[in-house]
Amino acid sequence: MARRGRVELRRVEDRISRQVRFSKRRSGLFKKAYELAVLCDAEVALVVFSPAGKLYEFSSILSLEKTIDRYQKFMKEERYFGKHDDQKQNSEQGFAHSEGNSKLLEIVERFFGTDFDKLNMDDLDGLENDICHALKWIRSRKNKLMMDSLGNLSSKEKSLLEERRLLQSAVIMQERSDANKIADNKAAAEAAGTLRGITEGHQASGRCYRCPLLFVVVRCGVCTYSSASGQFGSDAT
Amino acid sequence: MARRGRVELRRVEDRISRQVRFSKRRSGLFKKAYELAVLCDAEVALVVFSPAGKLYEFSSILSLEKTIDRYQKFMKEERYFGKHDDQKQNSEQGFAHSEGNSKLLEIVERFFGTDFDKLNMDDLDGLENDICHALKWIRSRKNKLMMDSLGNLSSKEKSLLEERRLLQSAVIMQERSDANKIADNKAAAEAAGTLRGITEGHQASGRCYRCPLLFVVVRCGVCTYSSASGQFGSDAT
DNA sequence: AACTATTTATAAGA
DNA sequence: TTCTTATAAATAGTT
Repeated sequence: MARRGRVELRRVEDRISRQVRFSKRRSGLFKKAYELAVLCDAEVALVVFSPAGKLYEFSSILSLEKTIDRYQKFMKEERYFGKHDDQKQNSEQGFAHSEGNSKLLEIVERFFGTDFDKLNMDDLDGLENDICHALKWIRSRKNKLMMDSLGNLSSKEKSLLEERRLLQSAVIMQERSDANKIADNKAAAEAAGTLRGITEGHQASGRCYRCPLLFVVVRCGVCTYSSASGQFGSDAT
Repeated sequence: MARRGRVELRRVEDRISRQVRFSKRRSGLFKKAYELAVLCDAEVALVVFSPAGKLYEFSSILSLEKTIDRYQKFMKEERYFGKHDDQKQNSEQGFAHSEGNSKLLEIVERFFGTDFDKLNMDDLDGLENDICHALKWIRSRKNKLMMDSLGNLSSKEKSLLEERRLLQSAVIMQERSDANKIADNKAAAEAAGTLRGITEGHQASGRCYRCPLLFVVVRCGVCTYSSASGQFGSDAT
């Protein structure tokens, strides 16, 4: 007939339960917003989209748009004067972006609702898999964006010229490596067989611990090249 | 020492008391907003101006502006099509990520509050960086777990051996297999040093696109071995 | 900022 | 959805 413990701060998985909670907590939140506005004479604007995409809004003044305008004007000035209230951003937004640490780790940590230290092997395997997928996706997406940017260079402003130059050199390098890739493919097959031409900083070998095959890995210490996908990547094994 | 009655819903006249209340209730409101977003998977944007004109904001996604945009788009459509058409919203939001995509992409997408397709180069660069960090972290964590369970296994093995000795059973076989293990290790080390015996399924080569060095990668299609770390990993570049 | 007597919010069940 | 109720959470007034 009542709750049995403190509420865990993570996404409610059951759809019905989530809907009910949303309904209850939404009304609670709106009530609190109203009270803050009345008691403390504050200007409050609150916009909530339900997971189903339904809009709920609250404004302590006649028009929510007015508060939005005020907000945007405020932000523009803040940018102009270079003001930054870090305390506000970090502690109240709840999504602290500590420079040194990875945002992603925080996000996923919140998703799992626990410290990374407590994840088990299965969690980690799944995560590694997801992350590899994401990395592939991001890199192909970056590549497409680079190409698109090249296509639009003629219409870009002076301030983008430097960026254009960088993109062009990046693309040239990419094309060169693509050409090399094709040219090297045959040689590669041979090299794989004979392992000739290994330069300093490119070596390693061992025995596969999952299958009975011998194998050899030689890498440059900076990059990894996968023959299966034909793509380069940063060396992050 | 405590409140003596229910709170009257009207402006607090005392300036100091009002400031204190504002501070307390504001943090309470922001906490509730955050909880609603996390628990119920809602998109929440909250803007508060204190009576002194100071801005406080909360957004469940990266940019509050994104939620404002969504709000304004919603209002524009509402003016055209009438109020609160749930079906319209569903198709608009369209959780486009079907089975093929990873959980991670959905998480980060929710965090950014937009489709990946709309992320710009900076977003993608940051994300790639984060993801590389995360990958490194996950792999070192996996390695530690493996080492730990190895340690566990070996201590279990020890106690089993002790039991066997007490039972006066096949100690000799165990010792022989231990001896074999050691012998295999030496053989493997030799093979690694000479790079002999590459079998089918272990090949690839190319040129580093970031540095002028030649490099060769040979892998078994199942595993990756890094000479730098001396560690095995799954083959997922 | 910390404390605590109370009020208020709300999770789960009906 | 709405009501009930046990319990968690927020907070007004105080130190």
